Amino acid sequence: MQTILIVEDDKTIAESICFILEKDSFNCQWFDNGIDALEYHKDNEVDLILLDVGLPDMSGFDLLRKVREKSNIPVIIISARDDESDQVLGLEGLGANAYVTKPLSPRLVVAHVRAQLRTVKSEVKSGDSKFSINHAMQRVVFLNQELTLTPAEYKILSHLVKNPNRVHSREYLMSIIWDRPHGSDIKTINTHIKSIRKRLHELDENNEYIETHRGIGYSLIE
Amino acid sequence: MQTILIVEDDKTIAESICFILEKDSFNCQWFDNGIDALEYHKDNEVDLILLDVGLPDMSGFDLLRKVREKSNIPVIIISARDDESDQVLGLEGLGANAYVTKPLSPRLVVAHVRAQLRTVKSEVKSGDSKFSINHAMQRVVFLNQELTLTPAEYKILSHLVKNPNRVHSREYLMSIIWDRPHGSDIKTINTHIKSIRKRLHELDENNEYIETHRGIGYSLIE
DNA sequence: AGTTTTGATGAAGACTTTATGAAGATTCTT
DNA sequence: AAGAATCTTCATAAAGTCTTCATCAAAACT
Repeated sequence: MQTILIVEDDKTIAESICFILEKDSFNCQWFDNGIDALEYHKDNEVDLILLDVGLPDMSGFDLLRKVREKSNIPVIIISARDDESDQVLGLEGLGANAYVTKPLSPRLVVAHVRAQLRTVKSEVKSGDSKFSINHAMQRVVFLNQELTLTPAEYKILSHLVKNPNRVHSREYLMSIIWDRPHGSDIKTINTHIKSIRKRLHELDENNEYIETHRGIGYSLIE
Repeated sequence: MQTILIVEDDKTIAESICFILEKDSFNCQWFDNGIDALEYHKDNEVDLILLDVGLPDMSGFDLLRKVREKSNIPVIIISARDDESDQVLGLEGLGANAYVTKPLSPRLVVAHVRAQLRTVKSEVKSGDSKFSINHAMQRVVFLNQELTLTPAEYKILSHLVKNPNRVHSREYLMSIIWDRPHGSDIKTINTHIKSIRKRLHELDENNEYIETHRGIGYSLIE
């Protein structure tokens, strides 16, 4: 059964959405704040997040940013505001998958949920990779062994593992390490890559999984 | 390069969306009616459809239904009506992937397009040409093999591939290599072309894809 | 045909980008 | 506050790339 995490401070809305979702045989986890939701997401398997961006404790965008640090699951933003720049930020900047504005009916929300899950299901699964991610432990598993990584290394490598076979610019990889703009030297990334490569070499002498793309950045080859 | 099919009878809207999409290096095909769009989709590789449901000849929903008979590509519905039951029908009943309502800015549309395509694998093969561009890896694919190119070579060859069968002056090709004016010898381009040809010859001994146009520049023959 | 112009080629050197190791700065823990 | 771990910066080495140059080949022109 698929689990939907719903983050919504309006109890009435949350309950009616959950009601419909559960009738549709989804498992529905409701949280009225971002902190608890984030906690739950860390330790449990979640298939989709329904996220109200008008939360009291923590802006929904911040939550989304935190979630995106380690996961690519579909996120649907629910917003009371029809503000376009918010939509662009959510979709483009933070990687939400859809954006719906209130007022909305539970039925419509469920339609969006199913639409999103449909695309994810049709996505090609990369099964034979030598890498996998141990989400709960914040570790990357390489050749069935858990790599011990520093936080920055984990953020970079897990992102590369989740998006293999494509080049990621140094700028982008930097943005993954920090939540907010940080005036550091872009070459810092070289050093992180160096130490990641070193750790991989400890487990597999002759590997060259991380490829350098001169003038651009790095990619992970499967 | 990914192709976006846009079905929209308002020329102004269509043009501004295409403009932004093409700047984002998407290939954009615009049709002002469903019949032609369907025809194009039948015979060509399309990566995403932007569909206005207020078309004159044929309801957008009908078009979507026809497309869904044989394809699962992402479809984003654009609608003037904020009618919820339409949304549910589009998303749930017919399998659209997202639903945006007018008024909308091109920028927002592009954000939705990218959000949808993010989940889909980026590599696209163009049917009849021996070349295609792997944008994610900054590589040109030639006869199903990825060419390893230097940055300058990639810039030149990918431009030639995107605009085949036309002559590109040396001056123009130079301007592609550098962001800003650069006082280099125009003959430098000859050397780059030479090394590109050499790489192509490694994969296909008797090819002459890049043609010299004396006194002007070069072109790529399909 | 001979001359001139333009492009091809291979190789050398200048230049740019990345790798590396180590030191200093910062953050986190205890 | 001390110690450990981590992150960033720096200097230098190494690798890769770009441009130029000299020479040869091909095409155009007289």
